[in-house]
Amino acid sequence: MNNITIKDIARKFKCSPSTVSRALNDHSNINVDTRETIQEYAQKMGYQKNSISLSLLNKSTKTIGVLVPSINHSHEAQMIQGIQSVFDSLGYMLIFCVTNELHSLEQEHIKRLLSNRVDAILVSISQETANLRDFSHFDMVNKRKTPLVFIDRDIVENYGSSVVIDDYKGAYLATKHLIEKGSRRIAHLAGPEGLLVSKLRLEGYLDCLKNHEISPNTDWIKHVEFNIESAIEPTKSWFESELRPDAIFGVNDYVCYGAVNVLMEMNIRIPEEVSIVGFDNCPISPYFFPKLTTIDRKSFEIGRLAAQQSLEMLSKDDFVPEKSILSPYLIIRDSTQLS
Amino acid sequence: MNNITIKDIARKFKCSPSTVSRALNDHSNINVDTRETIQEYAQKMGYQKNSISLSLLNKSTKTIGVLVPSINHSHEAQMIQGIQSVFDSLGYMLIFCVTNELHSLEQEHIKRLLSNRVDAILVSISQETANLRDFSHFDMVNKRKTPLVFIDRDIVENYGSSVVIDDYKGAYLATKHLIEKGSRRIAHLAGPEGLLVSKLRLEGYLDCLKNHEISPNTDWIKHVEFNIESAIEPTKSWFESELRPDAIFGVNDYVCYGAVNVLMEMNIRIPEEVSIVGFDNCPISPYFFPKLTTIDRKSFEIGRLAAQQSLEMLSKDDFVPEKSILSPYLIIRDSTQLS
DNA sequence: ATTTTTAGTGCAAACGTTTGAATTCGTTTT
DNA sequence: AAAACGAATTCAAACGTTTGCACTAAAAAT
Repeated sequence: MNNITIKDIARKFKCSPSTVSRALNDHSNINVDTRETIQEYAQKMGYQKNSISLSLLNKSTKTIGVLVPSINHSHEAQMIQGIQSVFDSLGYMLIFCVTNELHSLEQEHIKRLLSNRVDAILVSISQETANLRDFSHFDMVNKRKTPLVFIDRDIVENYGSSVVIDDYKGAYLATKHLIEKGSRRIAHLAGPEGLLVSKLRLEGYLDCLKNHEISPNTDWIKHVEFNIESAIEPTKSWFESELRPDAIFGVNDYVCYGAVNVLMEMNIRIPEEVSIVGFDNCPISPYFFPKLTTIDRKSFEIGRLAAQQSLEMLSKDDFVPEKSILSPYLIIRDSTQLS
Repeated sequence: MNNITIKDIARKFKCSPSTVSRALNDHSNINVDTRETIQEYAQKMGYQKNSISLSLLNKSTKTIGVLVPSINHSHEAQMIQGIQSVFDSLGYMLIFCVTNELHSLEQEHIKRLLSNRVDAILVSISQETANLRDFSHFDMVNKRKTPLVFIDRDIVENYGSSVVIDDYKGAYLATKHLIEKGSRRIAHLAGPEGLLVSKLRLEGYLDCLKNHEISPNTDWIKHVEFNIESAIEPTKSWFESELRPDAIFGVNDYVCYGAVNVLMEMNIRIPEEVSIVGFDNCPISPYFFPKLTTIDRKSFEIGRLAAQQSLEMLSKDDFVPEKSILSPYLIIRDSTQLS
């Protein structure tokens, strides 16, 4: 790297680095000629200020750490866009880490982010972390007083602020819609065990059944991963048995895609024989066949709010963690209603 | 931020910072007791080395800049995973920027990345940059001798290495497959004008037609964006006119999803009346209805190779830019063949 | 008893930049 | 002519860490 520095420029003009610094930053007490000569030369030589040295000096790196379990889901992509929308214009850069749902990687990345002195950390915790309930790495973040915002997947303990969707309500809405459409044998492709998200959506589903005096069938609740493939087996087993469900509520749109594939293969009509509701409102869902009824999760909005929350924490040196819970809404499409 | 530093520890034990540094880094000439006491204390106080100061000292930040036009497409997500797979284990962090296909944002982000002294930059250029053909921001990168790798979207000029899929070949394969399946009136939902990707896929399509003595119909070539929505209108107009195409080759899977929606609405059967081939092999395509025949783009592999290429450039102080072109392959599914 | 070795530690410079305080020098005021 | 001012610049310290070299003191070799 042959980087030209302020010192180089100072040497060239036989002046002190401070003069150069002031010239480049349009400071007040600087001779106009000096300023212009230096700025011109800096421009010509492609001088770029070294933000690293500034970070050291100012104790602020203008970088934000973002930690997510994966980036395969459009919901995550949208969340990241929401985050970017806030930070981009303020000159912050995003350092981006994927944990692959692993606790060890999450720990390691938190460590690195702290070591790199990011100004704040936004994190969607990994499945493993949720299961193990080991949050020691967040202790370190707190010790550093680095603003910490949990996005999308909340944790019960109080390690920082959080911005999440109201999963319980979303699940309730979805289930209620199915009941209103006449379904009584409603199966649930539930999320991975351990995650609060899964638990809340399951509870919303169960409570809604109960409130409508439908007794849940434990056979019709299967925990799966957040992907298409893992929905295949459970769905098959449901529809190969005697008593078939007449509706499926999926923990996200992806598992519904998987379920739909099984049903299509078995020539089971949607929504005539089986209604389906997902969760997330993926960009593809309105173009899937059948167009998927789903719960909109406001992914972009979650990212945006989380970013703003972290900025607020950053501006106050004595912040109180805050929980934001967004209300989801139902989008009705062909998988529950003939158009 | 109340960060404990090496100096703080030194003060505590009435020794010099150098001793602390050596203790923490398991240096050779250090008293065992001293080392252990210091390490213990550092651990207890949650000491985290300040990577910023190290970056300044070593002129290496252990960060990599990644610049992409968007993150909505699964192909981009997979590419990023490929990049991560290489850098994660080496302790590099990814600084992540999205340009929204805008030239100005691309410039701005490149500037910031340079200012932050990233060790290398991987970039998928924005549409606007491709159209304007203004690559001055990459001049700055070259001036700094920062390794630069173009991923996924190549540019003709020689500003750095590149890792791309053989778009021409992919398009040729797709078109050939359609012809072999009996189609003669093959329409093409082409990519945005200006992008090399679009141009190459269009050429592959045209050349394949020519080689099979099919004269192309310019009405059946429409430039669209890389999303579902923009495919709707063109497809509609094709199938509302007298002479309908009997096949569609889409510039990516998304536009095919859009085309499929139009055809379904018009009750046109796939593949009996119209065959469809996409490009990208999105994770959803095997579960779409109809399961989409497509060209696999090796997104993960592209990211992985690009990362490795940048590392290689990093290790040599006098690297020669290198172009890698990966061969895509056809995946046949229901949208061109009855199962 | 003297010299040499060695283990352990400290010193100081370096990385690039900013900034309050000090300094220079020319000009204006008394 | 002396004092005061003001514009332009320089000085020096600071941010946190590493590292070659110098230094001390004790142990080992002569």
